[in-house]
Amino acid sequence: MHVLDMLKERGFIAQVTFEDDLYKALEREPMTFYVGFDPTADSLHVGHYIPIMAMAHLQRAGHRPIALCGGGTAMIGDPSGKSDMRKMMSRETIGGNVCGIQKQLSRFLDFSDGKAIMVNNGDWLLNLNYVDFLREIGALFSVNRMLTAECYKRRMETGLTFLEFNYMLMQSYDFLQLFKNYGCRLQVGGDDQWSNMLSGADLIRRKEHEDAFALTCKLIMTHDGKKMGKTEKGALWLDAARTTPFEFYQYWRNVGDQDVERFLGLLTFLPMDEVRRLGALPGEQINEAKRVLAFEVTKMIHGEAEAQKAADAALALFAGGAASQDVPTWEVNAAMLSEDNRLTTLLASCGLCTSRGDARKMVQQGAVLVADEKVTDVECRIDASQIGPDGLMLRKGKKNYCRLILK
RNA sequence: GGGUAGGUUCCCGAGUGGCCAAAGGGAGCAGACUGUAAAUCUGCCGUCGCAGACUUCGGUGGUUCGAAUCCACCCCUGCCCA
Repeated sequence: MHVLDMLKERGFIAQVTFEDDLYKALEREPMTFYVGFDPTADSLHVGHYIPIMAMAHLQRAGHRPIALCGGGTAMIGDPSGKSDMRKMMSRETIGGNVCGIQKQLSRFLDFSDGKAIMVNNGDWLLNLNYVDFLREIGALFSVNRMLTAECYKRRMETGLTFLEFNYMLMQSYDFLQLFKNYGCRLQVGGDDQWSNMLSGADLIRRKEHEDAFALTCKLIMTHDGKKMGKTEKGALWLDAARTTPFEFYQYWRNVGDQDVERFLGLLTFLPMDEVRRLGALPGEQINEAKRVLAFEVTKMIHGEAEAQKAADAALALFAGGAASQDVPTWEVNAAMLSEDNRLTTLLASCGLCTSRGDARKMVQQGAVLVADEKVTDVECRIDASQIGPDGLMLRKGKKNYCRLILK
């Protein structure tokens, strides 16, 4: 099966340039392609994961990925899809973020024997000479045409600085550099990057008179068009220190019925027959598909052992009710309890609630359970004797647990 | 640089001297119903909290018993003109 057909079947592809030519080019020989990642934080999040999966599929098909970290473009800030200008990041922050992201990327692709390449566009962008750049690259861009690009449309109303306006040139120049240095002919990215990617492919065609292609992946959305990957704590990160494997697992375990099949295709390597079978499970059985999705994705990001732990913890908490060892814990000692043993205080300090006030409200709303008993008394106190050898399970709502341990 | 419209709590967006911690919507959290789903209904939703207290409405000063609301200056943004 052709890689493009496979990517299509799994639901990756949003837009492609010169589709027929790209088909042939990919058949002819291994192609070098690249995906750019903006170091806006020191960790990747789920949004980045779709292009990463696309990269992995292409690599398995024998093509060579370049993972580009935007250490240079981050100095500008991509205006695509944003309604306001981003906060400018310091050079140090960007540098740190590049390190963090490169470390994560190295886990998802096979970098052995030059099968994949990691680059940072800061290496060539940061020392560009302004006038040289304008003459060599700027002359090939039509402002009139740029302004009609979808990614600038909204900004035409809310404002766009010259700094950000240049982002497209920077990204196009990246593509050109990678073409020259590595023979890279294809750029893959999120659909919000379409304009930037088109102009890069165009630049190569005009300057080098060679074929270059762009392929965008659908952005990860729920079926009703909402953005994915947001949790109460912010984005769903791929870094275990920011989003624990358990939280990560739970996120996928809880996706809507209508999204399961699509996510299985996009986020796992399961054969499509299996994906379709799971997605078609009727009624309550669809939960089986969600378990598979959650396990597979967690495994990919955090490893099989962590995925298993998360799955076990979830099973224990939701199905059996038995206290799991893998739930977050909070240690208290006798001295702390003698000082203040109010339940609201404990809820706030263990992180289940944001403050005592919040804890009071939660108790009042009937959201708090202590050892599976609903607590309605705001003044409830916890005695050391209630905390057994396995601790005392505190629960807020259906899905938030914390095991209190006496030390 | 000139003219003009604006800058309100996570977002959108009302509010134009006291009734404003600030309408409404969205997001989020929680309850009911469920299948750890969706939809629906209900509650919460500045901070801390028993009461109540404290800090917000671009910034700084001012008028006033009292300002998000009035005045001055400044900063920022859109639009039109150069």
